[in-house]
Amino acid sequence: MRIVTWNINSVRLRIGHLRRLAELTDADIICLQETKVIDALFPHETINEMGYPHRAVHGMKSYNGVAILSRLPFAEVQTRGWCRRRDCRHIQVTLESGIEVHNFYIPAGGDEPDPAVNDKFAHKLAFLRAMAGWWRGRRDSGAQRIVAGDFNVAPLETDVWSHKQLLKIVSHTPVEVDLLTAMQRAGPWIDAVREIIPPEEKLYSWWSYRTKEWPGSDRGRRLDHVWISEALKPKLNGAEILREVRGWDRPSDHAPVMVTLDL
DNA sequence: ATGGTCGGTGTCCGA
Repeated sequence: MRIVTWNINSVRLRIGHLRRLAELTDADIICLQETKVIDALFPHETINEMGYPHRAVHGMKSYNGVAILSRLPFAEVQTRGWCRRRDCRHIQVTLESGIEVHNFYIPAGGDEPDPAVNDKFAHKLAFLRAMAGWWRGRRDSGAQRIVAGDFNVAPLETDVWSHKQLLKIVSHTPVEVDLLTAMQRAGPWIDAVREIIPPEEKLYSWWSYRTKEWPGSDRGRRLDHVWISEALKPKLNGAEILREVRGWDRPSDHAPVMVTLDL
């Protein structure tokens, strides 16, 4: 089973890229973030024709929005609000095999890494704490689970182009990294991509639109993740970040992340 | 220290 996560930054604008990604990866499941469309206007028909008859969507006007596209049918679809808000940042499905797939768009957090003066950063920290509490309350060592999405945190020193220069930049500050790590332990979750690609290797999934010559300067960050439960670890067979997608015409600023499981 | 670029029932806001 191949699962792909991608912050598409408008599913309607980049529907052609999505088709190309589906053909390139032959993915069974695609988790999208920042779809930026209400459910009534989601391009269901086009995506159905791409070979994804099963779709769980949770969108809103202009901002956020998540979707899970699948070749495999769902036994259950759920979504929930976080931090007492109604924004569309989470959707989960249970496959008929019992595997749970969670798709998250964790708040970016704004520019100022101080929760006392920046509500967006405070929201991001609260969101990470809420997720940790939720996982802790749902611990089940036998459960087959995947959590994917745009987490907006680059946890390792090798997940950013310069650890030193990004220590005070939102996405790589110690407080966020510590909360993400605590949330990972709460699962507990295994970082599927770093099981395959050694943590010593630089690895990114996002490059700012503002950076000229992005592939040359390579000032990236690994913000997008696929984590798996302990029970799925023996099935893990591959992981990669599809950097080439960032180079397509009129791209998303994020590259897709793909994980392969032998199921 | 600054400004750079995207997308959206936009001319600001969030990223």
